[in-house]
Amino acid sequence: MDKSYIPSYWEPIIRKKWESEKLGAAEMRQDAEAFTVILPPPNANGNLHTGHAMYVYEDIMIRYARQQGKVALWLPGADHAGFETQYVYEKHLAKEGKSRFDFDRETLYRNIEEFVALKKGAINEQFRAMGFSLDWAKEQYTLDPSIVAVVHQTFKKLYDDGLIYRSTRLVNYCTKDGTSFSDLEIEHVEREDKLYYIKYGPFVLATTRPETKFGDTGVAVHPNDKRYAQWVGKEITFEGLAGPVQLKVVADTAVDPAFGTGVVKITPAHDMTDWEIGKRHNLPAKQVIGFDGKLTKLAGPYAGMRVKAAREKVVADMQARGLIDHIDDHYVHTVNTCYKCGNVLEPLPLPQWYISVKPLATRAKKLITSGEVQVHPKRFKRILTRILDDFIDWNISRQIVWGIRIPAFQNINTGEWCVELDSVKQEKLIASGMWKQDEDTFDTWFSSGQWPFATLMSVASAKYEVSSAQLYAIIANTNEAQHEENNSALSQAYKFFNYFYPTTVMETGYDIARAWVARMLMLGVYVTSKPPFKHIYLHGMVRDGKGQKMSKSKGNVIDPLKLTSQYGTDALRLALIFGTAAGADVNISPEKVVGMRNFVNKVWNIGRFITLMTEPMEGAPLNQKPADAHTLCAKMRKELEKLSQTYTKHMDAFEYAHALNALYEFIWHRFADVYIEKLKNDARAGNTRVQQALSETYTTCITMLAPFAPFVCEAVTQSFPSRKPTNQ
RNA sequence: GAGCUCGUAGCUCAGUGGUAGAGCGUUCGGCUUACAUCCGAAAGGCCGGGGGUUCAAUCCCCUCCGGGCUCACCA
Repeated sequence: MDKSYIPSYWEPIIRKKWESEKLGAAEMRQDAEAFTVILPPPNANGNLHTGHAMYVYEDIMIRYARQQGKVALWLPGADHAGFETQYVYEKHLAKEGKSRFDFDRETLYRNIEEFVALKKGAINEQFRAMGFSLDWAKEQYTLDPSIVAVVHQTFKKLYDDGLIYRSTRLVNYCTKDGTSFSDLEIEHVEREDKLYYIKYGPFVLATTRPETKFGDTGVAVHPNDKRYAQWVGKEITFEGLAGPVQLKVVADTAVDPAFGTGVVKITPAHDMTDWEIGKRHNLPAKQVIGFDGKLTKLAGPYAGMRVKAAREKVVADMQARGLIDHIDDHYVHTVNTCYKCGNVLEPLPLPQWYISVKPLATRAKKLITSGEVQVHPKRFKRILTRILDDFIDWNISRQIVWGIRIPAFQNINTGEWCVELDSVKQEKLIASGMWKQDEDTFDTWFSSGQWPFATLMSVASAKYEVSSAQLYAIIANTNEAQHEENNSALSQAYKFFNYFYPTTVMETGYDIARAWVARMLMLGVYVTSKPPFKHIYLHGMVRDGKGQKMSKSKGNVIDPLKLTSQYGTDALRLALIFGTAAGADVNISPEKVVGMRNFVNKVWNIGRFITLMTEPMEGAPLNQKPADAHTLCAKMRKELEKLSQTYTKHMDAFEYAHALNALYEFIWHRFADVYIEKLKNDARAGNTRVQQALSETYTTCITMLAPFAPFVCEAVTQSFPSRKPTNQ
């Protein structure tokens, strides 16, 4: 045995061993309880970053469950990450001087598919390097046909239940990326703009967007505002930049009389509030900004200009005519921007598919409040219930090609919609020339929101060779009695599904509690009538050694693989857990990893001593009285027993940092520093009772440490042929 | 504007209603046949300010100051 633990030597050997013995493979066993964790699927096009390393929590859970004799399934997968990936691909296209408009839909899709295929799987290698004991044979991908089938079924079910509706309303649309977003994907950015006080017929009113005036169909004031009471209900007419303007004056409580002059121009087609006000007062919506970000024909002389240029021109022209009262140059407000490209999002009227979230959210919330789904750490319980309370209807349409196309068809003549999943019937619809499939794809979160049950349905249907759609039908209309006695492949698959579902723990970062966890709860309980998971464990964000967010521009990004190649995977794994509070952000610095590397080495060297102590030694040192040694051994065993209880208590309560802390303290500062030091001479001198006590204590420690630092524990085990493996 | 969260040793952070802890760093002494990626010892904190509850508060409550995060349709 080497004097120090050499990760670069051991890790490849151990990884190979785990792979050949299929460590992660989980098969249904009726005599054992299942412990299921679904890996949050990384972007198929992505690379491992330090955030992914936090999934080490899941590996710890899984390895611990495995030690307890449970059937521990950790199911890997990848997400096609619709918009994210198409965005990256378009940037790649731009480098070649091309754009998405150079291709038809099918070609573009195929190209992106190939683009992703090049990278897909890279991250799996990196997960393996982290020692993650996933069940690789069961890996799923959001675009696998069996998953797509499930996603389609859910859309249909929602549609049939009246929970999907199509509605034209203002969506936040990125004219650069050419798609709308859900409310959760919007980035609110505070910035300073100009607030223009413009003369508008008899009024002066404040606006940040004079260029939208061509879409104005009304003017609003507060109902109690005496200054303008005489105007309410009347029509005003005046000469505008693009011809005569006729506007209705309405009274609406949405107007803040204290803001500006207390008068607001109403542009229903380009402002969320105005859209609502317009609906209340029957004001028509006139779209003056197109989906290309340019003004439409309705803008008269300004048609074809981009928003920003149009604004400048309009202001200049108004100034020339004396229509600008004054300008506030330092008006601070928030604008909605595209979270990806930073472009200001344009509220535009567009028909989209929406999910009526309320009934789903209400059910999901009950899971949390009733405690049927446990949230760790506790403070996230309130956060999740609030999230579910505040959910608004979810726009699931995206105007991109990279994703699951929405299986909805529209009659060209009547405008009527239908949802059809059967491919033969779909073809018939198309062939009739009367129906056209919606061009849009689903929001990525619509598919990943179904991940826990979709993956397990897919795995079960593949294993028993039934269609996932068939299995879906049974699960979605649960009728357990009917399938219990039956031995058909379908009911086998159904049993398999129910063995692993509901999954045990959903472990992920708190940053996606809203976008992902809440939606999984909603869709999971809606489809399966069961919660998708029994526990939610949310971990914090990984930051650099000073607590700063890692970013390329700051140059403080820490590549986890660099750390592992330098200090060993175990060291990184431990560094992510050690001395952290559950759910709190973790600062990772090379210094911390070094400290853990040293601990790993200590563990190795204790092992070395345990092997060497039985070898005869020349000039054996004096030993103490056997009785004293045995008293010490008894004391050590007692302490170990106490540690074992503490450890178990913490592990079962998801308090991994506490469990590790107790282990660290005992292994290093009690076992090594006190007991081995005091007993080493006796062991060396051949006291077999002492040797046995030390050896047993060590084995127990290694077993407890194995979920956290599996590599060194395995290495040490292999270097002791007599000791039982610890990673089963 | 609202919510959440943090403020503890030089740095990064754990922690508990009852005399303060870890890792790294620092100082001193040790190349002791498991380990110098080590061992032994030490220095270093009115646990952000103020008030309250309590026999007792770093921990509970209020308030202020200072960070961070998230949410929010004020034109």
